[in-house]
Amino acid sequence: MKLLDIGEITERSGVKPSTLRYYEEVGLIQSITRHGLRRQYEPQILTKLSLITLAKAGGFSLTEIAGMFSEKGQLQIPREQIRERADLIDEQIKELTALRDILHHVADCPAPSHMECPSFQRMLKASDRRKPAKKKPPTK
Amino acid sequence: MKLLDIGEITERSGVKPSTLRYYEEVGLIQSITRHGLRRQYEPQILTKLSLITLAKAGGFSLTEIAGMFSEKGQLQIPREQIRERADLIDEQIKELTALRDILHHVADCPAPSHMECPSFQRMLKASDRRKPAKKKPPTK
DNA sequence: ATACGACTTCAAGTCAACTTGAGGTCAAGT
DNA sequence: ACTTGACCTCAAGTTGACTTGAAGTCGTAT
Repeated sequence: MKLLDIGEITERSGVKPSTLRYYEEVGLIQSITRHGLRRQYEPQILTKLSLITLAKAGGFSLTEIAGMFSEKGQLQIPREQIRERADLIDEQIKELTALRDILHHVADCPAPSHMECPSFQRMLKASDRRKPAKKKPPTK
Repeated sequence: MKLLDIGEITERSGVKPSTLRYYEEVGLIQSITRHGLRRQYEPQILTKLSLITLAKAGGFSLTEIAGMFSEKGQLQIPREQIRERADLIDEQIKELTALRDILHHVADCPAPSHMECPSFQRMLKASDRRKPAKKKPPTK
């Protein structure tokens, strides 16, 4: 199976050499051998990089992403964790959807002051329900 | 109209005092006055903080968020920009959806090696179409 | 044989977004 | 009058994810 050198990986994945080296340094990917000094990669690394890029776009940290791969480089997460992550992403999708809807509203609503527009307020409130606990009970 | 002091803002918004001070430092929010040393805020700041929190969750930088507010603290973005932002968010939602679907697949597909599973590959390819341009045309 | 260009290492730098710590101030309760 | 607790300032530190720069090494084309 033919190997690809770092330049080719960069070209085909859009990930810079410096970034690839950094990913290797932190143990996220490995180069399989060297040609002279040049790192050589197995073609599968491209799949892995797609996955990494995608997960980053989803707001996962490199550490979290690293945790999604087993030693052999396979995706290997206990099912339970996968569900958790999927739920997290759903959460995020909802937030983004709320934000988008708010923007649309702002674009279309001719009210001079959105801050006081009731439907604007309503949308914001709806997005607030995932907040840290408030301490004050309605005491008194 | 009664003012809220920083502790109350923290309690009701979930945003830490240090963060509020930081936001003020970078010009994202303002405290309206002081009670002794204590910052006092107008209640509307809570709406603004909701919006900030939401936008942050949407991956916007503080600088970008600051750009969404006019001097008076109102949301004020040219319609064209709003559409752009909304499209950006849609983009992100698509990415997240792809990621979630991949995770679901991984959770359900009993194949030993996802990396080679064709439907896994297909999903990844689908998420790749937003990549930087490749230089190599099929020359030769 | 040599020059070229694409890589290499390693340390240091950068950026955003906060957080922490030391030392200080203030108003309200006892 | 004094203590307390919640705030204050300001500088420095932290984290994550890279990037940059200087100095060096190779394989390949000429």
